[in-house]
Amino acid sequence: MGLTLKELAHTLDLSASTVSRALSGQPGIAPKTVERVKALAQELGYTPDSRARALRTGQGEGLVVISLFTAPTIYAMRTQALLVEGQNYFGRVQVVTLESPAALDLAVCRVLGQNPQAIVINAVNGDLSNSTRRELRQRGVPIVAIDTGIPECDSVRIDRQLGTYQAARLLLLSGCKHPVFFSNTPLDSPDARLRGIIAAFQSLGRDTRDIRLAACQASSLRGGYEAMRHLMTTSAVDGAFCYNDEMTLGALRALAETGLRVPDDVRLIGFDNLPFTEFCLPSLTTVAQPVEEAAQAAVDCCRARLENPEAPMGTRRFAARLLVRESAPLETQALREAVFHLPESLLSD
Amino acid sequence: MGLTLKELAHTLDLSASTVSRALSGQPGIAPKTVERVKALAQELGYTPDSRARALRTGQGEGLVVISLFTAPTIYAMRTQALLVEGQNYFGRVQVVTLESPAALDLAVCRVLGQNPQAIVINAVNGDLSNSTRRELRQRGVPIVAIDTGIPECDSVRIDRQLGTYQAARLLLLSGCKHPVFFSNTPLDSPDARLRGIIAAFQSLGRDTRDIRLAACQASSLRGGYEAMRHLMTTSAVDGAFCYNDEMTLGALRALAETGLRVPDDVRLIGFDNLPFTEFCLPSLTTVAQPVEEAAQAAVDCCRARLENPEAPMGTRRFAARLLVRESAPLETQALREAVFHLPESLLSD
DNA sequence: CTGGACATCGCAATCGATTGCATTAAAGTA
DNA sequence: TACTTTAATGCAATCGATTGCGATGTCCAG
Repeated sequence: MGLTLKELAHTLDLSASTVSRALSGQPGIAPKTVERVKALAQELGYTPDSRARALRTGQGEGLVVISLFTAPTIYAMRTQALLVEGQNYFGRVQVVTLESPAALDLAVCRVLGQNPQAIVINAVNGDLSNSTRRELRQRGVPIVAIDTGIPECDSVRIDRQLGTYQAARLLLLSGCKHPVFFSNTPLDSPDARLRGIIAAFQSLGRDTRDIRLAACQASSLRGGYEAMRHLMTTSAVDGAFCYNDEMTLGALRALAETGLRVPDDVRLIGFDNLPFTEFCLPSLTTVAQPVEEAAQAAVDCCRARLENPEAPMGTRRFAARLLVRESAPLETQALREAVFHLPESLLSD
Repeated sequence: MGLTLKELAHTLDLSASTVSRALSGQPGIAPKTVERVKALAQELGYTPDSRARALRTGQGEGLVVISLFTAPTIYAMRTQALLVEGQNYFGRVQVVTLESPAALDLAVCRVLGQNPQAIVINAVNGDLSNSTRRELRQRGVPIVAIDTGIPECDSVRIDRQLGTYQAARLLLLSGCKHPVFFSNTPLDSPDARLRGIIAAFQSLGRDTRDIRLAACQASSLRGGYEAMRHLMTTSAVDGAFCYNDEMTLGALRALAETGLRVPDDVRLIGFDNLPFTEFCLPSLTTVAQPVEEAAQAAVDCCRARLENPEAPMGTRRFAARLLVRESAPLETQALREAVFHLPESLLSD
């Protein structure tokens, strides 16, 4: 074990209380003593035991981020942003990675035993059991879900509908006859991307039954690659919108291997604005989500609830927005205006 | 605050000690009592306070990973791998991100107050002060440096020399007259990549003064892009080896914008084997480092030192190996054999 | 009926830091 | 000089869980 306060005090021929007060800068200690204490503490490299301090003061142990750490890189990017923000505000961040969303409730339960100051759940879908919820309330631990829906929790949501709407309009207005949506989520799920696509079709008077969906095995580079290869064996493709940038790059490669050119033959749009998309060949038109802002909001949400535990649950929303690059360009100003034209209905949601 | 042991005991009309023993399965408690205790604990959702427990038992608080979370994605990938491995063995992982290597000593010092079971330093170059070292010894906290050199510490090293040697040979044997090494590290630093390149030049009887270096502003996509653009204004390029894959993709784009083809006009090799490299156009020949293995080794290194604190400091090495893809292909079997020919001198280091 | 063996359980100290209150010493005032 | 005020420090309780040891009760054998 390390040096304890008592030992330090004994060496100085003082009591532990005096040393404690001297180190924490409390008034009522002789300046000379404070100096003497600080000097020896520095020299001996005394570091207070945070467990004991936390136990006594009742303060928690910082922020815990529970995250799904699988393929989509954007999850990791959000976790990283949460790490930075969380360190700023809570000083200390623990990351818990889950293999499967099913483990969420158990993980929260275990984490609660560590008396964290707050919990942020990143991209893990799932619900919490009643006993876990009760314990959260009892301990007054705020829990914020970022980019995922957990009932009865504060949440930070990234609104994908508008960005997707614009992306789909871009494809349609560029002349794509059969834009395809690549996804590995169940197609009957209330996916915001899908809603955006539907809205885009409707806004242009197109039959929504023309929306074509390509199911991917995984939301990864390979998943996109293989889905596109498979799709090309069955039908002609002139435009595609993918669930994320990894799949988009995979699809891009599949197209190139078949000799199809992007954007001349096929327009391609991704999602997430991962760093590599700007330097791909061609660079990827994609829908950017504000990662840092969302992380800041999540941490701020924790702070707000700690200050006012009784406030009603809230949701902070951030819009993902279309970033036009080479893989699906905007050739004319007229086209640009048409793509970014916003219907009232979408603005309210 | 949550439910405490004492409260639970009072509800059961028992003493805290009995409840504690019942829950931890110690002998000497009536089976009926154990059952009653466990039932109520379950129902009320009792979770022991890990701070108090850790304080009493003297056990630490899991693993702390200190990492530089800046541009190169490979850092984040290693952190992720450490997270998974650390959770497996220590149950609990805290991540501390540093803005600058200069903050390392202070960060370790702060972390020590949390009595962690072990510390892993990921990719942060720097040294520790004597007082910090003393405290590490006093507390018996193992500290392992992964992919970075900290004097007098266990370490896990990724040997880049062999992979780089092979990469440079591939460029030279493919007929590159002026291979360029893109890097943003000081050129006089004892960089393993540079040593590998020098060895490759020597192995083929080439004058090492022909080694050309391109200094990059940053080891990022844009850094590589701009360095390549700048290089092309001053001289002809027919082959390049970049410090990491991000820079390589940036350089690739710069080449393409100028109309140069890869690999026909320019051979390009990256480093890290980031996921996107496999699906780029062309896919990137790169040097892959074993991320998961290194993370496993780091955690195992902590375990070993906890078991045997007196063992001499050790270094576990993992070799990065060349992965040939399209951006610098191996056209013939003879070429393949020549590239992968290993000199004795390199095998020993 | 009594003593011992054994099964159960509670008391109290402990981990290390913090903090309200009491205590002592020093300084100031009449 | 005596008494009050103020500054500086120490004592002891506390946070919540754990654990050695002692206390109580039960049961069976002698």
